[in-house]
Amino acid sequence: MVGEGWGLVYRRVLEEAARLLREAGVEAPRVEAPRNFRYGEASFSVFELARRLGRNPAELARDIAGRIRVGGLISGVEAVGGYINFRVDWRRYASLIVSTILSESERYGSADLGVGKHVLIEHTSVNPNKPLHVGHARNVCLGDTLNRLLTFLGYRVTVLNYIDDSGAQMADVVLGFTELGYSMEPPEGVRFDEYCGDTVYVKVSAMVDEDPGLAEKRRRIAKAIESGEAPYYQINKKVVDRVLGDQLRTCWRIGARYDILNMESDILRLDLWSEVFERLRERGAVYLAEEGAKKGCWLLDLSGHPRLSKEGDEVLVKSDGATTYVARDIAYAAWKLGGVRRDFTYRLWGRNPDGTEILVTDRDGDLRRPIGEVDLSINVIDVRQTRPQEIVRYALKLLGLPHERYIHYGYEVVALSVSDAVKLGYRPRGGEQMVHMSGRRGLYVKADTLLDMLREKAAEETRERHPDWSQEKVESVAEKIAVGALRYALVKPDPDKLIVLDTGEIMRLEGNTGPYLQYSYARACRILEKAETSPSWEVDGDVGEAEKNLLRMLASFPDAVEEAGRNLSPKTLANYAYKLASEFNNFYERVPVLHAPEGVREFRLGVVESFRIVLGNAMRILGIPVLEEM
RNA sequence: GGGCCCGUAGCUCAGCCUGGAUAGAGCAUCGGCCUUCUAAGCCGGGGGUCCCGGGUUCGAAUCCCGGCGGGCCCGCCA
Repeated sequence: MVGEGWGLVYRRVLEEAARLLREAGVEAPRVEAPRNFRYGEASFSVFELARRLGRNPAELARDIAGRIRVGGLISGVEAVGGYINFRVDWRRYASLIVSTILSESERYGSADLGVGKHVLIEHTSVNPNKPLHVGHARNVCLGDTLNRLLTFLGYRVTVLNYIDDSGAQMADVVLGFTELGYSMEPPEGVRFDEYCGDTVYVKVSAMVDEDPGLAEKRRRIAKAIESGEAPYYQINKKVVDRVLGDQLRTCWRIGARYDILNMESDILRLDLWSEVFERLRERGAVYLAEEGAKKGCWLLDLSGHPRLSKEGDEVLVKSDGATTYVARDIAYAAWKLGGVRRDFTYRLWGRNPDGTEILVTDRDGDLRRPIGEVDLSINVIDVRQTRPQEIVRYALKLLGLPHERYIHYGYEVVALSVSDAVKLGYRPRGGEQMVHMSGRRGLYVKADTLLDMLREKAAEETRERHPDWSQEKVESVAEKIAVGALRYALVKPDPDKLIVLDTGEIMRLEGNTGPYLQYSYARACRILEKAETSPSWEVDGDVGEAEKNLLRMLASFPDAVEEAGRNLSPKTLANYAYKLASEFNNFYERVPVLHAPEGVREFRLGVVESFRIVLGNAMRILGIPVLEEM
């Protein structure tokens, strides 16, 4: 559990109320925050107890409340219906909240939940033949937010990005470059990943679909790439390197960072599979089909699985001896959990914007980086991979590995609104509510395109508000607003819910959006900047309702972070941040700070500074850039 | 046919894990607030069979079962 002294001011109120109840004879009382704070700061429901005792709830509540002697932070107790409600001494409570936040500052809300634990997070994992679209951006934002969240909670996090540098989708573009006359140089001003994905991949895919001869050529090229045959292998390598470099520029723009790039070709070359396969055979988890449609294949026995068994056993080794995708994924997953003896060698690929190293697997590399014991391995992959991921997890169980640590973090895809799809050349059939993105068909909105649109919109607004700002300042602020808007929009919805992207709708910069958080932060900064005295936690006079509402939110931040961490739920934190900012804006409208009388002013500055700290901490976890003015 | 997910205000969603006191936001709409710290803001009005039907419970949007509607997945592809 969370340790002592980490800003658990709020929980102290609940604990004190619980102690008072125990002293009044209630065993193990469950004290909670009331839904509505007009009932006080802590509340105990007696219904269950009343039933056990066969007593009238309202009467029992009055009885217990009558036996309670208040003290400490608790200043009042009251029975209302079947509830016992506790009020706090607001002057002490408010002072405690502000002093805690001011002293813990950027660590406020953190906890030792993850100290000594190691987590792998794999995200992004986009085929290196195209630029990132908005669906990929959802993956990046979720993965990177989990990284930031778990890091804040004390976990050691290693971020992986799996690069499928072989396979048919690579063969498509290599075919374009080698046989169909596409130049390796994009037109002036076009990024290589965009050229590769928007032009070469889409056009070649269409041609291959029409021409069986080309399909055959592509198959040969795919084989050539895998076996290292010139010139296909070299050309492919070059394409992968350049596209990957461009893709990571987009990821960095969004605010993500990586530790290790795992190349599919290196996973194959290291042959993790043979080691895992042997172990599966020893354990009787696989068998060779002697007859039927899958004769000659090695199958994973799924008969022991309650759901997967209904769909038949899974092919791991094809009759021609080649492994399937699921087989390779099982081997890779086993590596993540430390279940294989072999390990990769790496070389330095480059550095993240924060200066940390990014390693890439390389059979000729001289770096070793054993992953060691991991407590959790999180794979951010869209929901269409649910079944294969379940199979991988089950295979880990059959291998005797701690499969419960292997988490498929599934999320729904981002689809296009019909009107956006039409703009991209889609012909509507009529009646559909949305259109799925497709790289092959060129039906997608690039992450960078959307960010550029958002930046343009934000720049327009910013110029209007600040005619005196330089072009550079406007651009820099607009870019941060764009990133904030995108990250918030992709992380706030429940991962189980499909996002229908509408470029008209997502351009909104007001209401429940990322820029709302940024704006609230900037407002607080302006007050603090103009203040001529220092913030204080000494309360002078009464604490008003608007202040109480804000202070409550500030006090509950550690709980919000803990809940988000426990449930791997970034959206919990996004919702918290919105409510917090909302309470601040309400406070801002009705509580004067700089114009408040001396003494009162200093405490209110303390509240504003606390807000700035807490919202800043929340925004950093969400990867939403903070702005001191906008 | 089987499996997974979703269904809450006109639209987009939060709340569901861990049942509790009048079901909350944003957008849209109508009305109000800039001579006081940034109006990308704030306040107020209207708007709800929480998909339907059972069950559990003192109490169900929340838990269980069964329907209905929508999305996805079920290849010797990756």
